[in-house]
Order: sequence, then structure tokens, then C-alpha cells
Amino acid sequence: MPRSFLVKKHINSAKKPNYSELECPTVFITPHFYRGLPLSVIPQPEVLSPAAYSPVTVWTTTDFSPISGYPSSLSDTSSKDHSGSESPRSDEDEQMLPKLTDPHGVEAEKFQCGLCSKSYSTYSGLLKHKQLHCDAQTRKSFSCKYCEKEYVSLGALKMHIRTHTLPCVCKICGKAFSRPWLLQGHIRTHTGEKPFSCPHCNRAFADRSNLRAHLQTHSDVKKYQCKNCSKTFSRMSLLHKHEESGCCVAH
DNA sequence: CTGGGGATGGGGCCC
DNA sequence: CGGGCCCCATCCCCA
Repeated sequence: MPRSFLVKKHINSAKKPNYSELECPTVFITPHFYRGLPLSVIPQPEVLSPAAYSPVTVWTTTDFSPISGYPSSLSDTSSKDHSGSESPRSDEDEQMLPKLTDPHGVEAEKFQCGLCSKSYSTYSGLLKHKQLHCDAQTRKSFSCKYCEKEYVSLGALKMHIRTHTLPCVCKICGKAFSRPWLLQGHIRTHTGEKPFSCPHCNRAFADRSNLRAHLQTHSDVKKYQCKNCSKTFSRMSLLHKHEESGCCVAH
């Protein structure tokens, strides 16, 4: 269950990539991540250079342009639920534009927002309103240049795009990571540092999540239980293995 | 086959 | 808005 509820849609909801295919030491030249992608979307090697520890802003979105334009990429707003609208037209801008070009419109408050029906006496007033309020709420489509994912915020998109650009490179082995703390965790595999200790057996771990998983082994009551035989497991993956191996075969 | 450790990915939250 | 950290999930490997 991906925790990607910020992601609007997954074109390919398949499982994660086979990590064994990612064991490529030549991350600088041919990032393994892109092997299945068209060349045209592969970032330039310089963004993956060892010096490129800092985030590289090679991301793009379908459009971050100011409100002055009404790019087609925002057309997804037209697919939003307009059931509450009395108008047969589905596009907010379509609703607004006739008012903007009304040759007879000289009366005050003639520029109306198609979404919230607020009216403004000037076009700039309406634009400001849309920019600050309505558009900010409806422009929830930030598309990744490298894949099909879309995000509700620019920050979420930038975060995601780092998984493509992999700007954090290990100086020891050259492996690239999307975020500094991922790299830090990886560096521990080189240094042998294990800052997370088990209070029960003093066993140490390099990763907090692995310590957490380990702590389950000390627990009498395991977290994950088979619905059929009530057997419990310390990890969901073990439960899945158990289910796939035949416990639930009769069902 | 099972259980557990190691390693890693990715989105959310907080500052 | 970005960085750091948290948490969850998953895969691989080995005993």
C-alpha cells in the first residue's frame, strides 16, 4: 500500500522496481534508474556528478506560469467536479472569458470568478483573486517530466523529481540517492556505524526502521496476524509470504 | 520454508 | 519553500 496519497494517479501501479536490477556501479554515467526510459528524458550526466550533492533543479512541470496565461495543461481543472454549477459549461475560464470580452460591460462588479462567483470591478482584481485563492485551490496538477505521476503541490513534485535526478552521490562507491539522509544511511554501510541499539539485546543497527523491525522479534505478540490461522508475524512481508505459501490456499 | 537482518525508496510532518 | 527526520514499505540475502 503506497503511502502516496498526494499522488493523484498512478499510471503504472505495479510493484516497485526490482532492486537487483539497480545494482549498477556506474551511476554517474548511466543511472540505472533510466535504463527503461527514453533517452530524451534522461537527465544530463552533469546533474549526477559527484559535485552535485545539492539538489539539482532540473525539474519541470507542465506549467508554473503566471496566471496571465491559461495553459492547456490546466485543463484538468475542467475535469473537476462542477456538479454544483448551474452552468452547462465545464471550464471555469470559459465561464469567465465572455464577461471579460463583454463590449457592453461598463457597470461595476462585472468581472466574476467562475468558481466562487465573486465579482470584481476590474479585470486585475479578478486576476488577483484567482491567483491568490481559487486557482491556488484548483491547480493541483503538477506533473513529473520523467514519469506519469502528478502531485497536488510543487513541493511534492520537486521531492519526487529528486528520485529521478538522484543528486546525492556517495563519494566512496558512486551510488546515487535522491535525498541526503538516504545517502547518510548508505554511508553507514561503508563506515559500519550503527547508532540505533536494541534495549533488549544491545544489538545495534544502522537504520532506525531496521531496529523497529528487530524489536518486533522481542515481542510475544507480533504485529501482523494471519486472518485464517491467527499466526502472527513480526513483519508484513513475512505475513505475505505465509499467506502465499499456502495457509490461505483453501480460500 | 521461515524468520530475521541489511539496505533502500518514498511520502508526510515539522521546523 | 526546503531540509532533516520520521515512518512505513519492500526487496534481497542468508542462516
